[in-house]
Amino acid sequence: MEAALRLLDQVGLPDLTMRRLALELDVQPSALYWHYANKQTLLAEVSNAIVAFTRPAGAADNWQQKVLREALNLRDALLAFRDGAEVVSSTLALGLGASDAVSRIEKSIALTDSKLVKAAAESIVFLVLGSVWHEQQRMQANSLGVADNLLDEINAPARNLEVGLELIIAGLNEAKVKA
Amino acid sequence: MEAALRLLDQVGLPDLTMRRLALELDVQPSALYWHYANKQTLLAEVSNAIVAFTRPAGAADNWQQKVLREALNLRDALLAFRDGAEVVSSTLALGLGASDAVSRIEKSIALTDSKLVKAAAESIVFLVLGSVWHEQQRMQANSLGVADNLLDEINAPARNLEVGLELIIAGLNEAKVKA
DNA sequence: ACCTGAACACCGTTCAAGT
DNA sequence: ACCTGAACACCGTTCAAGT
Repeated sequence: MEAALRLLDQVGLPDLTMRRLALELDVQPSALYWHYANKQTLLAEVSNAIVAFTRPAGAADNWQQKVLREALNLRDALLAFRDGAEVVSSTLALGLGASDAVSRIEKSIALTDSKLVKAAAESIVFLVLGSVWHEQQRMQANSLGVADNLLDEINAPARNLEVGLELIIAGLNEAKVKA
Repeated sequence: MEAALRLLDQVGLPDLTMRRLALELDVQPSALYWHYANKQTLLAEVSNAIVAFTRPAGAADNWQQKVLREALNLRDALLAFRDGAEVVSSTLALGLGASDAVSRIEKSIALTDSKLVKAAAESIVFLVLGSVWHEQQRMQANSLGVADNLLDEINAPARNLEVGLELIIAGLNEAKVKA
């Protein structure tokens, strides 16, 4: 798994193949199947490792600020590995892992309506994943010599994400007022 | 492209291969490369077709309601094709299409701050894509005989999505009050 | 303009057999 | 317990050549 995470960061998801990983480990491809049932299972563990890389959000003035920080720390963890967001998105969609990402956000929302909290946490994670996935693809495209667009748009994904997060948090805040 | 969309709905994304598509069209695989530069380009057009399937949201009492309806209509379009959300997610991430989804939502948000509107629309699309992707994988897993869980959880994705959307809309509403 | 034939350089996975 | 060897059943893509 550690070798897989390293290889992912070096060559990207499309080139992270079982055969190439075996080569890296000086082993036959078939040997990997003693340790993992299949590639998806391996990727699920890689995904969990990426999410676990999320740095803890220290103390905050209020839970609204803590939720925002927790989400941005998840963003940083995804950005720390090439194609991190795509790997975690797939794993989460398949229901094979990455659920720690949701539960961390969930815990930081200090409201009592547990269904609301769960839905909000899931929404926040989808938002972060979508934003970073988009951003990582764009980074790669630009590094491959595709003429980068207006300088104005370089930090756009980060700002857009923060706006989206703040909208959700503002919505939660109003729900709190109502209750 | 029409054949590809049909095949996607029949066999799912993992089995939508160029070779299988060629078989369906009674043609050699290489023939497809006269019409499309590569598989991604073809998938981008499939993705656009799925998004174009979104039914128009008629008149509404207010823009808040219209935004909600537009998002749920996008949801329905994605659900209308097997693995629809995954296909559109990838295409959008790669920046190869599906941008109509964002601009439709954008137009339905009747606020003047264009940066805010854009960020909100993008957030809503990420939310819908993440939710439906998750839901479609779960549908497939269940249909493959994986013991389906508590009946309570069957409609959970749909409700969670609506909650998330309402939080964003509530946030937008407050932004409007401030302005 | 559109397609075939043939090839290139790969994939994930299984499974008997080895140590 | 862990790995090799060999195979199975595939992939996406290119490109000369055909009509």
